[in-house]
Amino acid sequence: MLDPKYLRNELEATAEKLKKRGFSLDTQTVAQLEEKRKALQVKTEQLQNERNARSKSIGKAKAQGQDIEPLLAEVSELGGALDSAKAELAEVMNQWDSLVLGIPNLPDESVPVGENEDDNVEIRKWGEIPQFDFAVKDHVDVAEALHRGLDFESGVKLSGARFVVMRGKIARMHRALAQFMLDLHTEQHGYQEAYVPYLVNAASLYGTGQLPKFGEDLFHTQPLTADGQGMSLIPTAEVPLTNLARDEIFDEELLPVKLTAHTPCFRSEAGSSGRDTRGLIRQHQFDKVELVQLVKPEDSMQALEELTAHAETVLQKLALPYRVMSLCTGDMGFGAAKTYDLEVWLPAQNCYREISSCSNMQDFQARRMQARLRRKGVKKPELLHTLNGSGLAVGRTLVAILENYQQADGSVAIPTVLQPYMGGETHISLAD
RNA sequence: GGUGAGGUGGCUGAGUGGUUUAAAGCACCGGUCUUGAAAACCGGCGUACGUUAAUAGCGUACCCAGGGUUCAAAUCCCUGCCUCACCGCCA
Repeated sequence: MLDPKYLRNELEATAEKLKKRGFSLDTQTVAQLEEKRKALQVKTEQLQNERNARSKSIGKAKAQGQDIEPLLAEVSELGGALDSAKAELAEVMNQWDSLVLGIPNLPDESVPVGENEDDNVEIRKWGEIPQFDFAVKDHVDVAEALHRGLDFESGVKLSGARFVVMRGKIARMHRALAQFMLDLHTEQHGYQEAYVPYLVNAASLYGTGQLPKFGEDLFHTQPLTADGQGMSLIPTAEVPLTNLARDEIFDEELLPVKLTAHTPCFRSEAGSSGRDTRGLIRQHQFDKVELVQLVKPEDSMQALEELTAHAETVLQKLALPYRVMSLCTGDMGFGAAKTYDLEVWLPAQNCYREISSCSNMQDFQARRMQARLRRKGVKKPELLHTLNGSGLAVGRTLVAILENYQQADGSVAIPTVLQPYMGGETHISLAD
């Protein structure tokens, strides 16, 4: 959520910035709504004030044994006016809330302006693209040959399209990857490991911005009711991890808070039917190791660089070639002020594919969540900044290894750093 | 799932319809005193929103949440959530 004060006072400037990301703000509606809001709120609070004062005087009069009948009638009338003013105000506030909650974050100055993913800017590249002297297979075929390590048919049987069953060494490598990532981030990057719920309430989803706009991307356990009783499967651990800060005030010396968690993620993939139907790239359920940071506002841009580097380290240790893209204004997610995507090289697709997305949300989520910090000697708490990134998507990392580490004989080499997690073995071979 | 007891400020805890602002204590901050500290004493001490140049004043709201009754609700009524204890079931 944007700062309502900033929105009001800098309406045109806000609209200009939002235009960069392809969002057109109806400034006239905003201005009109705001004018109504102001008049109604002032009026309502005045009436309230008057009623409180008079009710109090009734109490006094009664205590002194005076006749209160005429006073009662007067205040009763006032109550009617107050009720209707309240109702009007509530209506306007509802409109305002649904408008403001639907406005995306403002892009940072450093974000390249563009319309879609074609306008994203490559920041750097790492690693050598492997050359193969045999016909490369994609990860589906590689795993199929290895004792049906990826069993999509069973996934369909058990659940439906976009579900998979992993078996044997492939399943173990999937597990090993998550362990490796968690160990790296906790032991070397200073993150605290967390185990979190996979089902969250509506308030959490509002906090990180999935609601009210993107409910259809989620799996819900029951219809979401207005009072927020229904629970939903998390689309990313960003939701539970970041919401740990909801309604909290952190002393400044406690920041930054750095959290990581390995969780499954559930996405309905509404609107992406037909895309990436083959293989592990786009599943309804996938595992991810998530990185979240809560930082002081002045530190968040530097923190984004660091968090991105933490995710990159995973790829580097696995020796997987990748590039870092700065997402353009038109391609960024709803709450992000700036986003770097990491894209890993997939030989079979002969291109780079997203494997991590690292974003600085600035105070966008913090404002929705009332996640704040208190500085030494300053009375008023201020909103902190939140960041999150994948470190990394486990399924897609598995894809990258199967494809980049495939051998002519059909086996797959195990990256050195993963070998301790796989009983010291060096290959997954056909003989296994 | 059953029965019972509860949810009040950072913490403890009083408060069953009005009588100045939710009593009091602890913690915390500032001051007096002191060589310094402690103690004692004095004062301060929530959050959000609005108004505003203002993190100054003033106003409104908030005693788990949402409704209701009333001129007036922490207090009465309804619904939900959560916590604790015991019982049942269970990985």
